[in-house]
Order: sequence, then C-alpha cells, then structure tokens
Amino acid sequence: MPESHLQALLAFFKAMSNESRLRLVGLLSERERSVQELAELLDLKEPTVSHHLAVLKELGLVTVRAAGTTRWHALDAQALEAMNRALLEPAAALAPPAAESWEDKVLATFVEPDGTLKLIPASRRKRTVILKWLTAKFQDGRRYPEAEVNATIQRHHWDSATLRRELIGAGMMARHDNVYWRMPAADWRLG
Amino acid sequence: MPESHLQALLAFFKAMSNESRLRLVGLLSERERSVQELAELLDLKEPTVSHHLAVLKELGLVTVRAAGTTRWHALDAQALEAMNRALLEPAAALAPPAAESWEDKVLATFVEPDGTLKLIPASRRKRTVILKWLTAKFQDGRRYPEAEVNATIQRHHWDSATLRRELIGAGMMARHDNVYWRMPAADWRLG
DNA sequence: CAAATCAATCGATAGACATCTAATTAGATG
DNA sequence: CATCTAATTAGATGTCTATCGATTGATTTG
Repeated sequence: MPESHLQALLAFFKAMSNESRLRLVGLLSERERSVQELAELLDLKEPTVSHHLAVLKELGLVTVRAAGTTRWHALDAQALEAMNRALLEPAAALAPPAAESWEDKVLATFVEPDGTLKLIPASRRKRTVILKWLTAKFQDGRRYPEAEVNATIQRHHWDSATLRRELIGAGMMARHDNVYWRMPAADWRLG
Repeated sequence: MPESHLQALLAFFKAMSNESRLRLVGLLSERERSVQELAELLDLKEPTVSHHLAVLKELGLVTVRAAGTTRWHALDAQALEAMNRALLEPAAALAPPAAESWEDKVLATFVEPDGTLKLIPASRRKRTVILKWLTAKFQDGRRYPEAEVNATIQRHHWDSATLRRELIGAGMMARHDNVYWRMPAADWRLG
C-alpha cells in the first residue's frame, strides 16, 4: 500500500470519526448553513463548530462563501464522492500512482487545496480546465436559480458574474428564464 | 438521519481512523495472519495488536480461527464490502430502515455479531440460509484447495467437515481433485 | 465613527485512547 | 504434571483532541 494513499485515507477517516463532525456533514449534505445555525442544531458552542469546520475545510470537503458578516458553509459533493470512490477500490490502493496529467497540474496551480480558485487563468486553454472543474460542482439534470449558481461559484471565487458568463460561453451550462442547468459534455465548446 | 445508522457509521470510522488499525486491515486483506506476525510487521508489541484486533472483531470486520496455540486472524471481506456500500448510498442514510426479512432473523438467531456460528440449524430451510451466508465468504471464480476451504469455514464454526459437505450437497460449491469453487446461484439446490 | 453581529483564534481543561510492561490464561508437548 | 509457546487481560502512562470561555477580527448599519 503506497504511503501517501494510506495517509490520505487516514486523514479522511480521522475527519469522519467524530460524532459532531459526522452530524455536521449530514446537516451540510442538505444545504449550506452558517456557523450559528450549526451550533444551534448540534448543541455546541460556535468556537467548537468553527474548529470542526476547519478540519473539514483542510481536507477540501467543505467550502465557504461569505455574505455580509455571515459565512455560509457547504459540502463539496464532488470531493466527498471522490473519497468514497477511493475507498471502494482496494485495487487502486496497490496500484502505482498514475502520472499527473497536464490538467491536474493546471488545477494544482490555480486551485488551493481548500477549493479556493487563486485566480482565473488568462490562457483560454487553462481557463477551460478550470471551467470543467467548476461545472462538476453542479449536479447533472438539476435546475438552478441564478442565486444558487452564484452562491455555488462563490464558494470558489468572488467573481461569480464573470465565471457564470464563461460557463455559458463554453457551453458547459445553459440558461433560460434565469434558470440554469448543466449541459452534457458532448455539447461543450472546447478549443 | 436515523440514529442507529449514524452510530454504525461512526463506529466504522473510529475503527479505521487509527494508523495501526488501517495498516492492519491492509495486511489482513492479503491473507490471514497471527498476532506475532502482525506485531512484527507493524513494529508493535503483541498486546497492542491484540487490542486493535479486538476492536475490529467487535465490528465483525475480522474473524479468528484457532489452530493449536496460534490464532489466525482474517478480514471478513463480506463485512467490509457491506460497510463500503453503506457509505456510498447517502440516500440509504435517510430512508426508513427496511423491514427485517425472515432470512435476516435466521442469521441473527444463529450467528453471533462477531461472525461465529452458534450452531448449525437442524431445520433444512434454516440451514440453507446459513449455507448461503457461508458461501458468500468465498470469492466467485476463485479455486480453493481443501485446506483453505476448511480454514475459511473454521473462522465461523469448528465443524468444517460437516459444513463443507453441506455446501457441496446444496450445490453452492463444487469439487474436483480436492479443489473447490463457488457455483452460480442458479445451480443451487434449494427447498 | 460607534455599535452590533457573526465568526475565528487563543489558551486551558478534561476525557479518550494508543501503547507499553507485567501478570494471567489456554493449548501443546514431553 | 511441568514446561513451553501464543495470546489475552490488567493496569499505568503519555499524547491527542473535543470542548469551552474570553478575546480579537471583520463587516454591516445607525
């Protein structure tokens, strides 16, 4: 078993092995919530909730979006699924690590481990990689009001207006009557 | 989220959130091993390994088979898969618990939580349930020498000779030249 | 700017737990 | 039965961490 994979698994299990954090993940799986709200629901003080959220953010399982003085925390469903997939494939645990693709390198360059987009790449080709990654934050087949699109993007970058337009421009998302949805990959305008 | 499911998940995560135990599961996933051997490989003292094995046994993830003064510990691959499946389906976490089937009740009656078969049911119908459960301990498509068949059965009951014959009789396993293999469910002789 | 709100950080504490040594149990063997 | 081997149990210890109260920081609003 490669050491790095073991450590990643271990970090994930440690994060989920505390009752408060497990409940917290359950609550966030429904919708984004504020620290106050979580403290109330979990019957904990706010500093304690902050602490737990920090642990989950460190792993990239939770992202934040600031609105006024309130900070909305949400589960990154993509990251959670990736963890689960890793658990399910014991073969992967023994296989040699796959070579890092060019796209992985772009992502590593522009995205912080906690999911924050450092800046929007100027190069069209690199921007496309980021847009693909961002598209994956939206569920296939679901309809999103504009406010929710903005909120979702803002978990990763402040400029939701620009990125929203880029997603439409790349054909990755579509809009009608201020309702947005994800497009099948076949329809994306790449290159 | 139903409380019992949360607690089960929590127990699983707690078990896997310790580096020694995680390595231990990795080692047992290859083959069964003794406490001595594990202590050597993990660079721990034997009592420590015993402690960790007790945790995993409590959850039914590990079973034991005694041979002389040595006790061979093995992963219950079936139990581990079941845990993983439970993790993967967040919907299941919210759904009302399914009604317990008659087969579940039979299993609960005759099998200890740690995987030990209390006794072999006298009733043919109940015995079939147990045999199905036992068959699932063998991988599909793999060939087993008789010694390994016995070892596997003995993790659950001392009388491997009787149970081995029953498995053959029920058409769940087949033998040729002292090599055994699992049969497709379509060929089982039920009722 | 002042006051209010929401959250993060700091420092302290109590409880959980991983690990060890020492003692005990259980089985095998002469 | 005495002895040897393998493993578990008991007890002790040090480390980690979940939680809290108090403080500080950031943002909005009067």
